[in-house]
Amino acid sequence: MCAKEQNHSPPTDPSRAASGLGPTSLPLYAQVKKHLIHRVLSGEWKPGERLPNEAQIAEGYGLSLGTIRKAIREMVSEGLVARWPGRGTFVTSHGPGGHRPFRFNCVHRDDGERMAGQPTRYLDSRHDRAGERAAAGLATDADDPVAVVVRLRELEGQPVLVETTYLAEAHCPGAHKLLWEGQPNSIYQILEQNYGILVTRVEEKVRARAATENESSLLEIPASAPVLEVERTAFSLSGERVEWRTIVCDTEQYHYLNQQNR
Amino acid sequence: MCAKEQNHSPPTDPSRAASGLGPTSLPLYAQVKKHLIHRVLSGEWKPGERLPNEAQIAEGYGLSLGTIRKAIREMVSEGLVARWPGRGTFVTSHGPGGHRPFRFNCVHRDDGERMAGQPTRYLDSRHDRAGERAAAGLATDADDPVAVVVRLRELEGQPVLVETTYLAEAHCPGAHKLLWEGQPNSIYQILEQNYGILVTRVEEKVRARAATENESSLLEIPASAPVLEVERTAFSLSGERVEWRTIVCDTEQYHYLNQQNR
DNA sequence: CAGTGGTCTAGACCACATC
DNA sequence: ATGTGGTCTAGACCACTGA
Repeated sequence: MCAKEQNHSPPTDPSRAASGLGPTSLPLYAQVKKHLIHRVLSGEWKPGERLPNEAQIAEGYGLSLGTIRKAIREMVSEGLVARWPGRGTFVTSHGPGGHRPFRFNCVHRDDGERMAGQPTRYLDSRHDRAGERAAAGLATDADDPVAVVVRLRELEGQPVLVETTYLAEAHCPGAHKLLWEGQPNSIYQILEQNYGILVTRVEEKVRARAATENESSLLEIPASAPVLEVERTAFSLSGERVEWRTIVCDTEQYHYLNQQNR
Repeated sequence: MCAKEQNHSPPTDPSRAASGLGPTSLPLYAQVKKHLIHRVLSGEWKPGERLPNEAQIAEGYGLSLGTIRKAIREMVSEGLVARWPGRGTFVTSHGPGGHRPFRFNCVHRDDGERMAGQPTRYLDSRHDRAGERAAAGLATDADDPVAVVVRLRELEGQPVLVETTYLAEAHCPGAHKLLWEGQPNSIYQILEQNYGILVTRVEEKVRARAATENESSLLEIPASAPVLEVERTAFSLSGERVEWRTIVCDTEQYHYLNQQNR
């Protein structure tokens, strides 16, 4: 007789431990993972906060430790939580105290220095319609309202990146004003703290093209010089397209770094 | 009394199961992984071949199943082996029957089609000195001998990529001749089959620059048009820099795709 | 010191692939 | 039918963290 009244039971296939059913259903650890993600999304544990320890979670679900460990291990590998032996398991945050801030920034200076956390100059932050490209990236309509934010990122006084970010108003109402007022270094931190949106995955398409007039003046490079353009679509934990941004970069002294081992 | 005579014991900390020692040493699963990698490198199981099943490996090391599973799981996540339930565990291969061939190719057509396995036209394959850039990528000397291979990759009759590959003679003697004669689609397959080198990790630096005269004529684009240049360093399983290549691409209809969730 | 996650064991049953 | 990896359990001990 264990205390099992206020359990958080997995969403599907609730009975199983004793009965031999559940042939077509997900493995238990996957159900637990799904449910834990749901609990993170619901705000039960906010970014930066600690989850209960494994034993407590295991008891809560009436499952074995190993099963819970496997669920959490997958969440770790997906960057959703981070764990430290002796301390606990924490919801990932893009915020100041967060684990691996700016982890999606691939632009590096040729000496290896990464573009992360450097000062950011806000050039514009307005309300607008999405337009064709952003609409395609966000999988919405070209006439849908978005916040458009244009920023210049600098390293040691030199302009390096022009970032133009589109945030769907549907997900982040009023973001253009919030961003203009706060001028934060990390947009994802704002999405976390003000809208409860966790960015956990991005998809980037990289191309080469000639710089526009505006870009060449901002980046202090010759007119029509070749620049790298990164189109990033950011996905929230629940899989929605939350942000589309273009990153334009002169690659005379910088490059886009990608390391693969899978 | 178990049969433990002809065991493959882990390289360090050989006694442990019964004695309580081994405080500063690697976890057992890490030792097993290291040793299994050593056995793959030694050619005990060649690319495409099947490893013994978990129980046999576990018995061989005198360890528990779970420990071996964890070791192999890490090897899977590093792309070194692949496993299928009911079939077994196989050493990864870039060859024709291999698991995820061309998995390092990030260039996609804008409609999503990936550059993988398409016909390749060999333009040159010669013996030469490395030169400064390749030497930096291979971490050797500019005067060291290399095989230089220049290839044009096409999709549906249209030229898409110019690939220039540098292979250190020290690792792959005579490669330029071998490649010219075989003109294979995948260089990594040749490295596997002829030199026993497994490419398991690559590092790519992406830049934008103007096309050279030669490139613009090969790719049938205007002179000095902006092109994407990918510099790839390929690492062998043992961590050596085996190949350095540049991939030059017109990104009018193609892009370099990178998906991240960590 | 108590609490955390990390490692490891020795079993059990299952779905799946192959013959 | 046999063999494979995948899941799951119920314990044990360890190293590390923080108060």
